[in-house]
Amino acid sequence: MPELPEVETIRNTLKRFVLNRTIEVVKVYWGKIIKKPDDVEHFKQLLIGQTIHDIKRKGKFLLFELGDYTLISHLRMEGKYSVHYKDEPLKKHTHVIFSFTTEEELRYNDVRKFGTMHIVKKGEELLQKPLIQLGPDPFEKAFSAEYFYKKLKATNRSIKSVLLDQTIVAGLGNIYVDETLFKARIHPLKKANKLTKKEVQEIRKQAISTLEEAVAQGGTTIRSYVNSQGEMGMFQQELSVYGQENKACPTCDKPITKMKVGGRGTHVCLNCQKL
DNA sequence: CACTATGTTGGTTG
DNA sequence: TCAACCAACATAGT
Repeated sequence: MPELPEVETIRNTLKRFVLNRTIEVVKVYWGKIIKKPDDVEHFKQLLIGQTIHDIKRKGKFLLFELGDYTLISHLRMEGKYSVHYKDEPLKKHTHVIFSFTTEEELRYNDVRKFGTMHIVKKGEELLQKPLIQLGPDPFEKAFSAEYFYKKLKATNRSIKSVLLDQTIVAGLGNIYVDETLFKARIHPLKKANKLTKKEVQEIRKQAISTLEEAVAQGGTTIRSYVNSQGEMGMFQQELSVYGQENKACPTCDKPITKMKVGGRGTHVCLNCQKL
């Protein structure tokens, strides 16, 4: 489900309901979501008594900053957070509950159970899994034109697979890669090290502006994504190619083609994006 | 009913 | 080094 704009929207909508809440009870109904510590009881015990001081984001990861630890959460395809009164009935796929000292609790819901949670000591987030190999967030200074060009020069993989690689830049997924490459007029199978400096700069610029616009629209709802208040995103109205197979290209009116790149469904205007 | 696809990523294989 | 494939899991569409 969520890429950077959706995770950022979840962060923003969630913050006002969980900041300064203290965890009193933790329930885990699907233990495989908990990756660290490996013992689920230990996971619960570390969280009890901890207060949520802030929620940050890096790429597609949410970072719940607690007093002594950071809870690092990845939503993968279908993960969702929402806050409920404790007496509200659980939804079908609620797998983890963080119950506060107030009347409310934070619930993690995940139809496909792919999501992950790690607890790490505060200050050691970047030194270990799951963030250690993560590249810069596109909104960070570290994602500079020079950095990006250097990384692309160093590989002859297709540009689409490189943009999906979270160790290069963290936050783009299938929707925003297709949209970015369309706006930059680059074919997804183009080899990264064959791109000119100008083309690389254009890809970087379009990636950042597409993500910014999607954040402003509250993310993209194609199938099931909603923010932590159950609201849909609006960016799906702005999509040029993703999910637009056989529809007219907004630039040239030729039909959008769907193909397979790196095993992922890939949407492209073959007239505007030449190989 | 069978088969495919899905906003992710980690591991294996060749 | 990299592409291809599979795995995790549930659901919707053809």
